[in-house]
Amino acid sequence: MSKAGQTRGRGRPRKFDERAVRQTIMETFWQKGYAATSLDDLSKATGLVRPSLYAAFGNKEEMFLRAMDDFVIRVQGDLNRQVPRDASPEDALRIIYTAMLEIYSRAQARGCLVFSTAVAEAPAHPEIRSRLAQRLVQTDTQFRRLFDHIAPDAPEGARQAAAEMAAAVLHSLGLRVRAGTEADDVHGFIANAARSIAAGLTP
Amino acid sequence: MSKAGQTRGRGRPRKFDERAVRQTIMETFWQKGYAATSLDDLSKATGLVRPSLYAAFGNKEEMFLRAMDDFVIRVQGDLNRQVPRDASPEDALRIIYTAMLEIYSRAQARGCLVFSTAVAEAPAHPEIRSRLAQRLVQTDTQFRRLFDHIAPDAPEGARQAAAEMAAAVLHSLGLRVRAGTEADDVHGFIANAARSIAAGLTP
DNA sequence: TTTATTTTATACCGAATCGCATAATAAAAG
DNA sequence: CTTTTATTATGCGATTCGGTATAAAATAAA
Repeated sequence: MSKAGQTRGRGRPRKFDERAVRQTIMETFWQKGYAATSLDDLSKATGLVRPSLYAAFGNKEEMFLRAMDDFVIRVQGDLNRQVPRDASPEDALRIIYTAMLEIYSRAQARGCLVFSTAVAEAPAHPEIRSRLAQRLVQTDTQFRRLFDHIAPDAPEGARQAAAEMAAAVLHSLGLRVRAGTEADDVHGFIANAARSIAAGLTP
Repeated sequence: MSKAGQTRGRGRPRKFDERAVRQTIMETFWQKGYAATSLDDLSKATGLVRPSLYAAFGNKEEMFLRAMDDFVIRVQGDLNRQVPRDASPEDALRIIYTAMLEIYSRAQARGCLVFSTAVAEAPAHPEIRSRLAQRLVQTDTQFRRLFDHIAPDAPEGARQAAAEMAAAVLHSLGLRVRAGTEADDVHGFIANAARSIAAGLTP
């Protein structure tokens, strides 16, 4: 606890940047999914030898759970940077979906790590399933708060329904991107969805 | 080609019912996903020894592609049996979603084999990715045809947008079920979605 | 019966799997 | 320097992976 922050520790110093390695682990899982990613894949991708990975991040499942967290943090960061506080519902949704499309489409169109790879492991891995479920309610809640803020005159039921629909569109967006849907079709989907959901808030 | 149909073939007769084995293969993949399912898992589940599986259904990827087809066929069968030709948009959607929820929730809440397990393999397996993409456009198209039929007075853009939204809700439904979302919450989601989408068709 | 054909069963292949035990290495603390 | 602590490197170990070669078994056709 001395000096606070960059505690250099006592033993041999690490040769790697933990943040960069976590990023690489996340990207690898994002691309191949949990089950199809081997520790050797992670070792090759990060340059760390397997025991180092294990010592620093625990076993495969713990690495994946961390990757889910890192993915969410990165998405939230990108979103907070782009979404204005005072847009119309339709504009806000279009901005959010466009930002998410940009993330989902990066490097090989991997879609969403949480909604499109973690979901496959849900039945066999309770921890992953629980994190996924938690993320689903968070997404609903975040859209609900957004609509509470920018469409406060809409009835409560309409705001809740719109929030769930907005989340559903996000789930579908990740799926469509990972399936390789044409960019034009995806943009059309986004535009239609933003308009439809916004219409339900301001009739 | 003699007698048509039950050609008994020439060599040693099979000990297994091909349809039942395909069903079991599909259920196993549905539960564990593609990558996490081993040929030994399939062998144990079906009672067939590995070389028999290989001779009858090809390699692992071919088995999974067949499972995707079998899953879709089963879903379409269940839906065609339940969806009336002359319901209102809201009723039709509620019936469809309720039927899909029943399928998705069967045996351990596995959600959708296509949208929730195949999607994870999309980047690494072009054939799976292509089948997934094909399934996505089919779903959009089927909802579009439904709305063309039961809401012919809605503008074309509204019917198309509603179809894409209806598909998105289906994607989200599978996700939520596989994540273990409470039954009451899922029912609320279905009711809200059916009402919202229908509202966009009859303003 | 003999031959042809198909399915089953056994056993094996090399490669890959996750995880860890052990030892060498590098720095700080005493 | 010596001791402590932490990280890296090597390598194994038991298992599992997808796939197949080979032989035994079971039936139809000739």
